Amino acid sequence: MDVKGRSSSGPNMVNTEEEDLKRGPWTIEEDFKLINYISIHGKGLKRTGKSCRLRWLNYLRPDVRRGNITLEEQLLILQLHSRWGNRWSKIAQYLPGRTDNEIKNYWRTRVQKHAKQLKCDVNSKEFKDTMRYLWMPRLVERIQAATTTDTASASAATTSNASIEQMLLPNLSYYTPDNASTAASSDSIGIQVSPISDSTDYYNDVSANYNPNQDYFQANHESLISPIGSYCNNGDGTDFGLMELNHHWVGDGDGDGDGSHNLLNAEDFFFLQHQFNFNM
DNA sequence: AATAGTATCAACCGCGATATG
DNA sequence: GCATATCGCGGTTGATACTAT
Repeated sequence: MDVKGRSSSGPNMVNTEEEDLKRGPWTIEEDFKLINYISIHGKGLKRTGKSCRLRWLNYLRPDVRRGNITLEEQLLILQLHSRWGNRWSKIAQYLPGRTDNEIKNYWRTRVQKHAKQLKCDVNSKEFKDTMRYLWMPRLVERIQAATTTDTASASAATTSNASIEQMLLPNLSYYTPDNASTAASSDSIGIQVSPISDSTDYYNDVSANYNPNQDYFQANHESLISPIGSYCNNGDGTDFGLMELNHHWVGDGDGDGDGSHNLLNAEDFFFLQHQFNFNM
């Protein structure tokens, strides 16, 4: 819900995701209810309404999803952030059960961490290119691989590069908070698995100096890796491809081997390392 | 086993937008 | 039109867990 654009469903009513909230003056009946509640339960928690609300929204709500951010969710976050920037609540609308806080934390602790390790600013063109042309396609490959493995016996032949979009779009249509009639609106999204830049990209809008040359990445096969080798060199003779092999680049640290915490798993790492060396 | 360093995430804070009297 | 209350957002902080030495 966008509070700035609150819609009313009746007099003094505010439409929220879960319910209609009443606003305006308190009635005598409501006063009695409150008095009765306090007399039974006491003043209770000594928490502000704001704190209670936050606790409910971020933790107690029955539909809050917990656990690792999945590959599909990671891809969505990267996609949506590239379009909308730090509009966490808007991004969260497309990840059911995930809170804006959780997505924000994911971005800060995982994505920004990687940018830092690459000696890149998370808002730099270099890092965005790395995400767009490298990590996101790799995430798609991993999602595809996982899906292919899961469904190998049933539908191995149905999964191809061309079907990735189809694989994800049904999910997105579910994720989309707006109904189908708004699918073509400016707020609706279609997952973009192509490494080709989105012309409506948020960053293109806000970065006056960013004049993307999309043909560069299309025409130059090696350019898929070029952003890494050319941009994210930390300048001291080592490059990201050679760094942190025994640290958090490989494995997700939770011991389950799913790599769910990291943008790059071991496979990605050696892929990048190979490509980087190839381009040296 | 103890300590230091790092990662994670829930909670807090301040702000702007909006509703209401 | 103004003052006040409320809401929700995004940035930041602090407690805790985890890992390395």
